Order: sequence, then structure tokens, then C-alpha cells
Amino acid sequence: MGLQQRAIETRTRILEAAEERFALEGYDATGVAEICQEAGVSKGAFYHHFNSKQEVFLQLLQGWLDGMNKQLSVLGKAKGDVPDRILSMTRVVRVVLQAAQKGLPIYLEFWSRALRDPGVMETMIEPFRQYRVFFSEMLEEGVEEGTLELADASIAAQVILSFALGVLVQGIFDPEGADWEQVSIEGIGVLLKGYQKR
Amino acid sequence: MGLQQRAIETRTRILEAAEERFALEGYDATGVAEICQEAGVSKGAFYHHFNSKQEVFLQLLQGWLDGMNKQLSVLGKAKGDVPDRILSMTRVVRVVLQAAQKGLPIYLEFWSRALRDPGVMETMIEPFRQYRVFFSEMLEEGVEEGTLELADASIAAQVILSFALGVLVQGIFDPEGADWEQVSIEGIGVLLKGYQKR
Amino acid sequence: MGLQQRAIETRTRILEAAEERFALEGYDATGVAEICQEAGVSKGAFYHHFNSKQEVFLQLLQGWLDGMNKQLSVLGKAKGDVPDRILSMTRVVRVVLQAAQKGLPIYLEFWSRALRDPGVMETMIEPFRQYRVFFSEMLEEGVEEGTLELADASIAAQVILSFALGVLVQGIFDPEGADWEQVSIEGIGVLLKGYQKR
Amino acid sequence: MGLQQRAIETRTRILEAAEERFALEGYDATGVAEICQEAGVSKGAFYHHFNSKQEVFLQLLQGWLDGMNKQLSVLGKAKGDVPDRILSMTRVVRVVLQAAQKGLPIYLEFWSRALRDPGVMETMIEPFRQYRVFFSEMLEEGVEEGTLELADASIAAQVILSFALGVLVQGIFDPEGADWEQVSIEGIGVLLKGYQKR
DNA sequence: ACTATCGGGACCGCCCGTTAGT
DNA sequence: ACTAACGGGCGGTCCCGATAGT
Repeated sequence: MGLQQRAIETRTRILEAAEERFALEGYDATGVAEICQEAGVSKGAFYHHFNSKQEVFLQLLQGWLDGMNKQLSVLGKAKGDVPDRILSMTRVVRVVLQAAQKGLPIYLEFWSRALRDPGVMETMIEPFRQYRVFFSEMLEEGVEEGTLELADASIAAQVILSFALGVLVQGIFDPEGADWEQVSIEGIGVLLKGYQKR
Repeated sequence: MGLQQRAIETRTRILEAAEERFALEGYDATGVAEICQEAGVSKGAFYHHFNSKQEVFLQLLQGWLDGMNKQLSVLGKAKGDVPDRILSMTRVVRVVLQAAQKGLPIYLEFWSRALRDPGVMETMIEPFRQYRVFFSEMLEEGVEEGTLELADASIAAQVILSFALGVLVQGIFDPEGADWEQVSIEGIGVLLKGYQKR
Repeated sequence: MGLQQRAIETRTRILEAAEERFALEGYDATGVAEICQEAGVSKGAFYHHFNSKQEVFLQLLQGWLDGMNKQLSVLGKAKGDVPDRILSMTRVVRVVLQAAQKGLPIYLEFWSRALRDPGVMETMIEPFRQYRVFFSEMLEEGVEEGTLELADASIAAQVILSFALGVLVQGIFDPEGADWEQVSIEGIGVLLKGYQKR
Repeated sequence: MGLQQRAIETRTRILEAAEERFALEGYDATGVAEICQEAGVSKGAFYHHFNSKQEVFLQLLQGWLDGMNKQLSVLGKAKGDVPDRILSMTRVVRVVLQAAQKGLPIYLEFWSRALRDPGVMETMIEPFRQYRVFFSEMLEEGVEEGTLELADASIAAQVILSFALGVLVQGIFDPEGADWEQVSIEGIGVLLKGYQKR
């Protein structure tokens, strides 16, 4: 309906404006008035749709987490044998880095918040754990299909993920510092060679 | 004891109090009055020693960076052949993690700030680069001494560091999520095996 | 009655309170909180209507200047020949003095400000110049109607205005020091006699 | 003695610095620290020589008043008949204006203060009254020497002084607005003609 | 005589959220 | 659904002055 349509749009505009401002200046340094101005609405509208600035933040966080989950489920449907699938993931490093870089400031805000709120912390950590489970299962699949040979799939998964995360972190904070794509290919290559069945 | 002595102590007390409050509540959420109370000094004293809250923050950052540099120079003086030295580093993971965990909140504050201030960003990234250089030289030493065999020492260094950083990051944010010491030993083992001369 | 109505009233109350406090204690010595209390509004309301204390001050100044202009246009419509009109003006000295005395403190504030802000200075001086032009034209009218005889109407206007201003200034700062009405009548008398056609 | 000499110099430096800052920014807007910096001394020195910022201000005021008195006594020693003496005073308008312009800001500060402090007000007004007495006596001298003819010397003195003050005020605030020297000569001429014995 | 250090207060500006009104 | 007006309070900064020390 017309009215509802407009309301939804207003909501979205507020959320988008908030994300932008939070990313640019941080949560605390961003005023509600600022968000409203950016969104082109009045403060009344803001508090009509949200109960507090905090709530807007949490909604943004939730949206971000949902996005993560969706990504994960896409990864699960890849084809080929396990080593190939891992290598193919490596190839998208550049894309991932670019995406991550844009979202980094707000992401750091999420973490800052998480450190002071155990509930948020739990929610933030969850994706990490899911990645680990997902990867662990994938490696076990590799053992079953006979392409990998490893003592403990869980630990191996953590090793590979740690390396990937390390590349990511450095790539995000210091993109020009090295050719991170090359580093990731080399590193994954060495690790896979160590884990591959001869 | 002299005037100067007392002044230095006051300064230190302010810095320590600020560090604690910043870590506990974040930069923005911490008031100058709060810092002063914690430090047991007046606002007059605070603004006698520092021109702004921001300046206190930057001094803390500087102190932290200096500490990093000192650590690095200690690492450089280790003995034994290169693979052994690397392995011995992994053994201190637990200690490093504990130390890092304590400093994490303020560290995240540093990064949040860095994202909004290119100058700070540069300063924050520098240690990363120095670690890379340091490690790269160490690996070349390994090549010279005949224990390692690698195509490009610089990239290999980045690979190893990325893995280490990844373990660290996960260990900091999710200490209970896995046995990070074991993961680091396993991972470094695999990587070294890949780089060691047969 | 509407929202707007109330807003206007609030604005007015703030301006009036500010004028009173500025006059009583001076611009710098008057706090925003003080003005708010006097006006019976909150600081939120204050900063909703004005961006700063300075802005309130400038609005007061503007209002005062507008009042001056209005007065001038009233003077222009008097009747009788020119010498009579000038004499009739002198007779209101007492009234003018009383009015001026009340507004003096804030007026001095205006000037103090003007000395430090060329833009304000220009605005403050403008009325002076307009008075000169107005008077000059009036004297020329006297020449045309044959009641006055003078070499340079502009200079004569400045002479008369200077005298008037001098009486005013002394009357404002030292009302009890002399019978300023009598002085003004005597002085204007002598000047007019010097300029009147025999 | 050496020590005393240095102390006096410090005092003077503080007073000069204060005068400059007060003139530039106003009494309230000028901080003690600012004065100290300008004078090149510490705050301790400041409060060693003066008990408060206010005291410095009052000392400046006193100095200014003493200067006024000195000027007056110089005027009293002029030669020639009274009309000539008055005319000769007129000729120094330009010099007076320039001097007054420089001291205007601090002078306005004096008056602002005076309005809120009856004691200061009395001190500020005194020179005005002395000028009136001085002038009144001079005019009576003119009557005695047979060059002037007037009903009430006191009022005539006030008339002439009012005109002079009016020219001065305008000349100070709007120096470019007219040729104030010419205006003063013309005005005094007309007034003297009215008062001179035929 | 002069300095460095410190105390505590108060001000302006802003901010988050609410309410009266459309 | 949305706006304008408003409430009350906090936060960084600075300021005047006092004191401990040289």
C-alpha cells in the first residue's frame, strides 16, 4: 500500500544514511541529527521507526550478519574436488578485498561494540565458527574422496583459515603493501601440497 | 623530590588512567572528567599536561608503537638456525595472545582512529611493514645458511606472517574457539616443511 | 494556536531576555544558561532557534538598527519651515536622552563588537551617515525656501549634528552634570542664528 | 637596585601587554595566560605583581586618567586672547583624532566597565566635568578681557564642548565620513561669532 | 622575583530523545 | 507517517587564581 511503501523507503533511507555516517565518523561521533539530515527526514521520523540510535546500529549489524550467512551458503555449492575448490576460492581474493575494504570502518565499529557487549560479541564470532565448521567438513570430504591426507581435519581447517584471514587482514589494512593475490596463491599452494595425498 | 618529578608522575597517572578507561569504554564514551577522577588529578592538571583528549590518545598510541619497535629489536637477536628460530617463536603464542587480549580494546580504538586519519594510519601500518622486512631478511639468512630453499624470500615471509597474523587475530577474538597454540605449531610445521631444503 | 505561534513567542522571549542580560552584565559575562533561565526556556529551545550566542547578539543589533531606520523616516515627514523643524527636534531632547540611557549598555556592547568586526562596524556607522544626508537635504530645503543662508549645506549639517551628538553623549553619560535641554536649545539657537538669512 | 629594576620592567611589560590585548579582544575575551605570553612572563609573575586581572585593568584606567589630567594642565597655559586660544585648539583636531582612534577600544572597555561599577563611573566622568569647569573659566576670562559677551558662561562652555565632543566622536568612529577638521573650524567659527563682542 | 604545577569551576555547544501538533 | 519545537543534561575546553618549589 502507498503509505506502507513510503514508510519502508524512509526506513531504508535512514539505515543507509546511518551506515554511511557510522562508517565515516564512527558510532559515537555520529549524531542522530546528522543521520536525519543525510537521510532527508526529520528526527521525529527517525524515532518513529527506531527506538534509539543503538537500535539502528543493531539493525545494521544484523543485516551485515545475514549477508555473511548468505555468502557462506553460496560457497557450499561449489563443484570439483576439494583442492580445486579451495584454489578457486583463492582466486577471488581481489574481489573480496575490495568489498571488505569498503565495509571495514563499520565492521570495526561492530567489533568495538562487541567487546563491550557479550551478546553482540557472541553474534559477531558466530560466522567465524561457522566458517571453521564449513571448512572442516570440506576437508573431510577431501579425505573421503582421496585427494587429501591429514591427521586432524579440524586443525587443518583452522590452519588454512588462519592463513586466509591473515592475508585478508593485511590486504584490508595495507592493500598496497604487497601483492596479496600472489601471496594467497603461494601460501595456499604450500599448505595444500603439505596436505595433499601423494 | 622536585617539581619535575611530580609532574612526570602526574602525566603518567593521567596516561595510565586514560588507557584503562579508553580500553574499558572506548575513546568517545570516556570523559576527561572520568580520566581525571581515575587518575586522581584535577582538570587543570590534565590540561596543563595535554592540550586535548585527542593528544592523550595519540601519546598512548605512540607509546604502544614504541613498545612494538622494542619487541622487534629483541626478536632480531635470537640464536640457532632459521627454522628453529621460527619454531621457537610459535611457542610463545600463548603469551602473546594473553598480552594482546588485554590490549585489544585500545588497539581497536587505534585502528578506528587510523581509518579516519591518514597520518595515524601510516603510523599504525609501519610496524606491519617492518615485521615483513625483518622476516624477509631472516628467511634469506635461512637460504644462505642452507636450511631453506625458496623462490622468493619476500613472498614466503608474507605467507608465514599472514598465517601467524591469522592465528593471532582468531586467538584474540575467539580464544576459546580452538587450541590456537596447536594450530600455530601445525601450520608453521606444514609451511616450513614446504620451504625447507631436502 | 499553532506551533509556529509558540515558536515565535519563544524566540521573542529569548531575544528579550538576552537584551536585558547583555545590558546588565555585558555580552561576555552573560551565559547562555542565564538567558535561558530568564526567558524561561531550555537550552534545547535556545539552540533550536539560534546557532550561537553570537547570533542572538547580531539579531538584537539588527533589530535595533531597523528601529533607527524607522525613526528616521518618521522625522522626515515633519512640517513647518526648516528652522522651526530643527528647533522642534531639540525640544524632544529629554525624551531621547531617557530612551538612550536605557539602551546605552547594550549600545556600547554593539560598538565594542563593531570595533572587532568590520562588517558590524559598517552596519553601525550607516545610520550616522544617513542622518547626515537627511540633515543636509533638510538644510538645502531651508536655503530654497529662503530661511537659511549657507556656503555649504553639507558642512553646516555636520556642524549641527555634531553639536547634537555631543549634547547627547554627555547627556547619556552624565545626565546630572548639566541641564542638557537648556544647553541644546542655547546651542541650536546660536548655530541657527549664524545660519539664518537676515 | 638591580632586582627592583627588573621587577619594574616586568610590571610595565605586563601592563603594556594587557593594554594591547584588551584593546584587541576586549577585557573578558582576554585571558591572563594570553597577557602573560604576550609579556613573556609566567602566570606566577603576573600574580606576583597584581592581585587579579581586574587590578591590571584598573591600573590601566588610572594611567589613562592621569594622562588626561596632564593634558588639561597643558591646555591651561596657552597664550593670547580667549577666542584665539579656542581657535588654536581647533587646529589640532587631526592629531587628537589620531591619538583617540588608537585608544578607542580600550576606552570603550573602560566605559563598559564603568556602566556596571558606579565607582569607576564616577572616575570616568570626572575629566568631563573638569573640562567643563576649565572651559567655563576660560570663557569668563574672555568676558573679563572684553572679547566675549554671553549671558551664562557655564552654558556657553557646555555648548562649545558639546560641539567639540560631537565632532570628536564622529571623527573617531567614522574618520573617512567627512573632513572633520573643516567641520570643527566652521562650527567653532559660527559659535564664536555668536558669542563674540561686537 | 619568578616558575612550574595544579585545583576546581563554569561556559558554550551539542546531543538524545520526547511531545505537541499536522 | 511525519514535522517542528522543545527538555534537560553532559562533554571538552579554558580560565582565574593558588601553591609548591627555585
